Amino acid sequence: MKLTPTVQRCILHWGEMAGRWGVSRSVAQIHALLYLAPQPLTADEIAETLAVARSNVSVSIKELQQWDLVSVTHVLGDRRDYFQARKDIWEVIAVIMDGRKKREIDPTVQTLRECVADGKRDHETPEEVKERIASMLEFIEELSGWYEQIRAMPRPTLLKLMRMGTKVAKVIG
Amino acid sequence: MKLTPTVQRCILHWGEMAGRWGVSRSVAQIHALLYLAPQPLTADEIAETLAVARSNVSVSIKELQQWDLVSVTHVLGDRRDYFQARKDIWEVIAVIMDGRKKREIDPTVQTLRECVADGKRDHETPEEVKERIASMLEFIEELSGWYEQIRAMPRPTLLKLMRMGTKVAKVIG
DNA sequence: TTTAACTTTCAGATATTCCTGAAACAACGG
DNA sequence: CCGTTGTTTCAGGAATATCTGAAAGTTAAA
Repeated sequence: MKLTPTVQRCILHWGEMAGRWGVSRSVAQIHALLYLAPQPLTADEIAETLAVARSNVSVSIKELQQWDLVSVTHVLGDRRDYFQARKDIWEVIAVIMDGRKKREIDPTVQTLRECVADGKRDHETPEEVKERIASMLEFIEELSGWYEQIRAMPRPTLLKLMRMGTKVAKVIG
Repeated sequence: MKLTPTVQRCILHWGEMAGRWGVSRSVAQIHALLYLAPQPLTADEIAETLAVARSNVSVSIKELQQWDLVSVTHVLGDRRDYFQARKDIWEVIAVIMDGRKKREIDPTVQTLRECVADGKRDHETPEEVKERIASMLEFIEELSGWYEQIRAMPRPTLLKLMRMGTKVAKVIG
């Protein structure tokens, strides 16, 4: 499949940002391609278009499916898998953010809880330090809880909240 | 400096999460150490405590200073630099989030704007695809703008907002 | 059961990132 | 102005992460 320069640029940029977003370049490029593609693509088309190994496509797509960002469809009389990406950008971002929270925040909360628990039995560590760990845990938990509540809000409500911006301050004042 | 097991565990965990957070292991460990340490430490103490090369400490501390997470103090009659970390966890997290937004979001917004601009001149790319790029840009800009407004809110207001959780829905209904 | 089309696995090659240690550099006291 | 103490730079080595391609696995039609 031939890419237009504009699309190519998007895909390349996605690939460059991949590292910072915690996924490999291939995964990001494939996701960008499927997200932009007007119709579902086969693994072979993807490999050819992006010039990456066929096996790389398999592995990457598997990861994208685990993220629940890509799904499979089929064409009558064709055994090949046709892959398509979630098109609703709101959902895409939400899925990515959930994933990052799960991988980056939750394990830390877990560890900090254990550290705080350890602290009860530990008489070497200065109180001041234990308190610092505890307050860090508390704050992260609070942020984390807020995120979950925001996520649980219906989309129109959240949109309204976002559009209000700092004006909410007046309302909740 | 000898670390208590609880503190050691925190520091090791920080180091493990480092990769996912976009910094090197050393930077994360040094930050954790300075954050928890009751008093400022010299570069030599840090190197010895964490068993990393002295030069590594220099480079890492420089990075932490650029992030504005670590500062220098001095002791009368001692030429050495004593390093200390920001202790206010709220600020620490805010600084980190700002940095990540700057490195992970802003360049993408920039590129997407250019892609959308390119699209005007580009008659190869299907309209559907151009629209998808545009709506992605729009949504990311909206999220990004919201983040900035939230950041601009005074801390007590933000705290109140967080504690309200989904209850804001009723107020802004 | 065989064949052909498709997909996945995985060991090794490649690329990237990170860390070390030696050497250069800077600043101060004597 | 020299020696001491402290800091930084950077080339090369070590550790990770990523990608490839050949081989094995799967499935469905004949």
